[in-house]
Amino acid sequence: MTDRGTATLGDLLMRVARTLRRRFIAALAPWDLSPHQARALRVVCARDGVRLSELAEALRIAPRSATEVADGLQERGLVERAADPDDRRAVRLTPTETGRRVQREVDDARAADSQELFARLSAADRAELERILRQLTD
Amino acid sequence: MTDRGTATLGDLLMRVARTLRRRFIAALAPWDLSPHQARALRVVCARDGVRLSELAEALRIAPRSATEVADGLQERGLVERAADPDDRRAVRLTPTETGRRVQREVDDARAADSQELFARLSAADRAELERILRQLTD
DNA sequence: CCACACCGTGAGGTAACCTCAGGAAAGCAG
DNA sequence: CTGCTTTCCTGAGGTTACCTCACGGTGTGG
Repeated sequence: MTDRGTATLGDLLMRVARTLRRRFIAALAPWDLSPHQARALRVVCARDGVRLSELAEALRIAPRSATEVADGLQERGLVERAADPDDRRAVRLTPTETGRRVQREVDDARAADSQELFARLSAADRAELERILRQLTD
Repeated sequence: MTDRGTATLGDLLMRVARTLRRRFIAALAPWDLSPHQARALRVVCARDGVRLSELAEALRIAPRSATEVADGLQERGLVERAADPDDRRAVRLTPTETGRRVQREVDDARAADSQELFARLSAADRAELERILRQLTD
């Protein structure tokens, strides 16, 4: 029998991630945003004036898909498209006032929810978890 | 400013999960299986003769969706549908010979891949991670 | 100045979910 | 036994979040 130890570790992690994702979706419901839109909004707020291609890269999706995410956010009045004067091929995204506010609210709601889930861990375990997970991200 | 500590913890976890998922998909490519199909196959092999409704519950998807997963596995000749003699409404799933073999191979490939990712952690950290994650699953 | 690469997007496709409706079977009350 | 209700699976049809391919507008190196 092969060692299943690490496979189980992966399973465990995926399982927790799944829970997290579900909770995230629920927490996001009041704003009618998908997790991906929330992530995108966050990127746009963080890097004001991102190109669509940069957004795609940040979200690790195909450029074409970034167009759709941007469409969604624009429809909801959270971001605006603007032509880049220096490169007229490019489209730059900036958050609207509403966009910034929503981003803040979502961030808070998310933090609260996340806190609720991770609350069952001791402070020491939380720190430990963070330290370990950080080793797994490049 | 609100406490973003736990939100970041969630982010971190999701990020690692994403990496894991990508690697999983890549590792599964030789068998032309999606992660979900692999999971389903595993369930069918573990609990021989599961009902579709039980499979749905195990995968945490709607019963209707279990039908589709079963379709996919059956098309590939990995599982078989059989009528339950005791309850003729029910459909029971059993793995074929190929199904069992593929399940074993996939499991091995997955363990190898998972091991590769988690190899950068010390044995102590792996144990620690498992202990902590286990607290987060009910 | 021109071939070539890059930018965003229309068109069209896929996978994995969902809800709703319905037939067949089981369980139960009277 | 006769209905009523529930459970099991699945057909039909929708949504979401991705994808590739092709294209027209734009910058750039030789």
